[in-house]
Amino acid sequence: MVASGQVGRGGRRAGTRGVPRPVREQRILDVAGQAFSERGYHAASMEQIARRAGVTKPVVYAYFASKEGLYAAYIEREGSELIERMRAATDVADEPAERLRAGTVEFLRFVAERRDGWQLLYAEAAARGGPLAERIVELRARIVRMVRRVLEQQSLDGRATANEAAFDALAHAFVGAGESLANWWLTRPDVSAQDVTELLLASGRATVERALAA
Amino acid sequence: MVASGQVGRGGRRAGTRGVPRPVREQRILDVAGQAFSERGYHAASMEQIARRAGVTKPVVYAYFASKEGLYAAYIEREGSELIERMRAATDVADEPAERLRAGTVEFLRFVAERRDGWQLLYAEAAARGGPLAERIVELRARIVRMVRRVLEQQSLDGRATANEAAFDALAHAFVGAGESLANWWLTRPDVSAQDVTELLLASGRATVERALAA
Amino acid sequence: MVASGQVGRGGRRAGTRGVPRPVREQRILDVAGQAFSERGYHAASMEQIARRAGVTKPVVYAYFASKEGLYAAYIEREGSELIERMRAATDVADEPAERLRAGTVEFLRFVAERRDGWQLLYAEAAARGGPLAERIVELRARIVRMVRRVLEQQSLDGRATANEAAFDALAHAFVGAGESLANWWLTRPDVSAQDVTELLLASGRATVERALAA
Amino acid sequence: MVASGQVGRGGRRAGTRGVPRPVREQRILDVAGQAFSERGYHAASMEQIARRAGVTKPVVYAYFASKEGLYAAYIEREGSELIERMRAATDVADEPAERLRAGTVEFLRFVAERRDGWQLLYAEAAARGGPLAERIVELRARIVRMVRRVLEQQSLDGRATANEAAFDALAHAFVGAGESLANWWLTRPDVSAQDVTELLLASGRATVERALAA
DNA sequence: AATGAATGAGTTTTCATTCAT
DNA sequence: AATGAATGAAAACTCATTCAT
Repeated sequence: MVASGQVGRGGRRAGTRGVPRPVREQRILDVAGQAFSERGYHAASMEQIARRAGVTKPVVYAYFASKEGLYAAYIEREGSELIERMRAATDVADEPAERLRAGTVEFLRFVAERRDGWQLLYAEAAARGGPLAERIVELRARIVRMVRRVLEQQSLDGRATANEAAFDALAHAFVGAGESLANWWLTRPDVSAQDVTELLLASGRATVERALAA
Repeated sequence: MVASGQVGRGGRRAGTRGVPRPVREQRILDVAGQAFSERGYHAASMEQIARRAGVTKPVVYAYFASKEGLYAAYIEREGSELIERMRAATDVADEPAERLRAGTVEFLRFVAERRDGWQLLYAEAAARGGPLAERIVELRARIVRMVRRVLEQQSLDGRATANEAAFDALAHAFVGAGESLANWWLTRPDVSAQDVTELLLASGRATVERALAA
Repeated sequence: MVASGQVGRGGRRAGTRGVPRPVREQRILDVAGQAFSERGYHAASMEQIARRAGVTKPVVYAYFASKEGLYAAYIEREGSELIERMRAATDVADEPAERLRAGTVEFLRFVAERRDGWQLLYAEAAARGGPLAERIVELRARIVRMVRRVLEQQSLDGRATANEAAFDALAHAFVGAGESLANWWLTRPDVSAQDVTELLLASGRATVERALAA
Repeated sequence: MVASGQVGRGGRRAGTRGVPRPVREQRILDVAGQAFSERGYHAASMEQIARRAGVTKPVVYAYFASKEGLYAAYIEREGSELIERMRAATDVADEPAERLRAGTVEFLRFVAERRDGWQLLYAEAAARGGPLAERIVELRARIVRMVRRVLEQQSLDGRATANEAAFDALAHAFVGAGESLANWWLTRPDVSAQDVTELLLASGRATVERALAA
C-alpha cells in the first residue's frame, strides 16, 4: 500500500502546507484584527498582515479579494459573534429583567475576551463613511433594538405611557452608557464585571421607572 | 553639483489675494474638518483640502506645517470650543442640578451647530492609535471629570456612601449615554433638544439616587 | 475610516521579467553611478535612474531601500573594489618600492576602467557634508595609511629621522598628487599609464629622500 | 534746519535701511558661502540664506537673479580673490624659487583665512557637471599654469630636457599635492604653515631635479 | 527699494494589487 | 494552490521663483 497521508509529500521548501483552508482563514483574520485594531485601517499594511499570518500576500488576496474584503470579513466575524452570543444569552431567560442582565453579562464577556474585535467594532461604529458603515450601523441598530424591546417589556409591568421616540432614545442612551462603561472597565482591571453589570442595570432600571414616568 | 535647467518654476495665475490670513486659516480649518470627518484622517488628502479651500498646498503647509499639524489645529479648535462653551455654561449656574443641565444643553447645542467637529471628536476618541490620541483622550477625560464633579455634588445633598470607582463609572456611563443620545438625535431632527436633555438628566438623576444608593 | 474607490491599482504591462536579481542590482548600480556622477547626488532623480535601468521605482526601493541607500551601495561597491584591488596588488610585492609601484599602477587602472566610480569617489571625498561623508573619508584615509606605511618602510632603508606628522603630510601630498595626476591623465589619452606612474613614483621617491632628509 | 541724517527717518518698522547696496551684497555672499559650504548647493535654501543675511528673498533675487547666480557670484568672488592674491604675491619676487614660495605661502594664507571659500572651490572643482564647471576648471587651470611656468623657469637653471607633457603633469601633481596638504593642514592646527610650505616646496624641488631628470 | 504671501513643479517614498512561474 | 517580483498610482512635503502692495 502506498503511503496515504497527505502531509509532507516533499518537493516544497517548508511552508505551512497541509493547514486546511478554514483554519488558515481564521488565522489571517485574527492577525488582521490585531493589525487593524492597533494601527487603524489605513496604516495596517497587507504586507505585514500576510507576513504575520505566515502566508504570502497573494494568499490573502485569494481568500479575501481585497483589503476592504479582509476588513469586512473581520468585522463580519466579530460582529456576528457578538450579536449571536448576546441573542443566545438573552434567549435563555424569560423575564425581561433577566434577559437584560444576561445580555449585558454576555456583552461584557465579549468585550473582555475579544478586546481587538470590540475596539474595532466600536471605533468603526463611531466613524461614519467607509463602505462598511452600513453594516456596522445595522449591527449596532440590532443591539439597540434588542435592548429596546426588553426595556419596553420591563416597562409594561408598570404603566408605560411613554411614546415611541422615548423608548428609542432610552435604548440608545443605555447602549451608549454600556459602551462607554465597557471601555472604562477595560482600563480598570480591578473592577469586576459583576459591579459594572449591576451599575448599568440599576441605571437602566432607575431610568425606565423614573425618567419615562415623567 | 549644480543642476542646470531648473529655471522657470513658480509663478502666479489669479488666486484669492487680499483675504486676511486669519480668515483664510479658519476657512482651511473648516474645509479640513469636513474632509477629515467625511473620509477619515488618512483618506483625506492635503491636495484636496487645499483645493477645496481655494488655496494651494504650500499655503496649507505654510500655515499648519504638516498634515498632522492641520489635524491637530482642527481638533484643538473644536475641542477647545466644546470644552470652553461647556465650562462657561456650567459656571453660570450655582446648583449642581442646574450646572449639569446647563452643561448638557450647551453640549447638545455644540453637537447641532458643529456636526463635523462633533463627529470627528467622537470618532477620534473611539479610535485609539490615531495621531493626537492623547490629546483627545485628555479632552474627553476633562468632560468626564466635569460631569463627575457635578454628580458628586448632587449626591452630597443626599447621603453619598458610594466609593470612588462608582462615581467614575457613573460619570463614564453618563457621558457615554449623552454621546450616544446626541448621535441618535442628529438622525431625528423632529426631536427637540429639550426632550433629549430632559431624558438624559432624568436618567442621570435617577441613577445617582437609586443606583448609587445600592 | 475605510476609503472607498481605491480599486484598480497595480498591474503590469510588459517589463523585463526573468532577469536574475543580482544582475539587475548591478545594472541599477551602474546606472545610478552614472547619474550621480553626472548630476550630483541631489540632482539625480530616482525616477530617472529607475527608467534608465529599465525598471520601475518601487523595484529600486525594494532593492536599496532609499536614495541614500542606493548611493551608499554604489559608493560601497566602487570604494571596496578600489581598496581591494590596491591591497591585492600591493600584497604581491615584497620590497616597499615595488609595493608602491604596484599600488599606483592598480590605482590608475581602476581610474581608467571605472571613470564614473572614480570621479564620484573623488568628488564626494572633496565635498564635506554629503551623505556618507564619513564612509568616504574613511576610505581615503585607508589609502593614505597604505601609502604612509610604504613610505615609512622605504625611508627605513635610509636613516629616517622624520617625525610622525611629516610622514602623514607626505602621504597626503603623495595621494593628492596622485589624484590630481589621475584626473589630468583622464583628459590626456595620449599619455601612457606607465609615464604617469613613473612620474608619480619618482616624485615620491625624490621627496622622501630629499624633503624628509631636511 | 531740518534733521539732515538719512537714517531712522521713521515710518518703516525697523529693518536694515541705510545699508549701502555693496555692503549688503557682500553680506549676502558671506552667508551664502557659509550655507553652500556647510550643506552643499542643493541643500542650501534661499529662504535660509536670506534670513541669515537679514534680508528677504526678493532682495536676494534682485541682487543675484537666481540661486545659480548667487552661487556663481560667490565662486567668482572667492576664486578671483585667490587668483589675485597669488598673482600679487608671486609678482613681488624675482627668482623662480622665490616666486613659488611666495605663491604657496599666499595660497595657504587664503585657505586658512577663507575656509568656506576654499572648501567650496575645492569641492566644486572636484565635481564635474553643473554650469560653473567651466569657470572653476579655468580657475584651477590658471593656477596650474602659474605653477608650471615657475617650475619651467626653475628647471632652466639646470638642464631641462623634459617634454611639454611632463611639465604639465608635474604642475598638476604639485597642485594636487598642495590641495591635499592644505586640507590635511586644516585638520591639524598644531602644524605651522611654515612647515607645510617647506614640505611642499622641497617636494617640488626634489621632483623637478630628480624626477624630470630621468 | 523692499516685503508678505503665493505658486507650480518636482521629489522621495509607500501600497494595494497582480502576473508568470 | 502558492510565491517572488513588479507595477501604477498616489500622497506628503519642499523650494526656487514671482507678483501686488
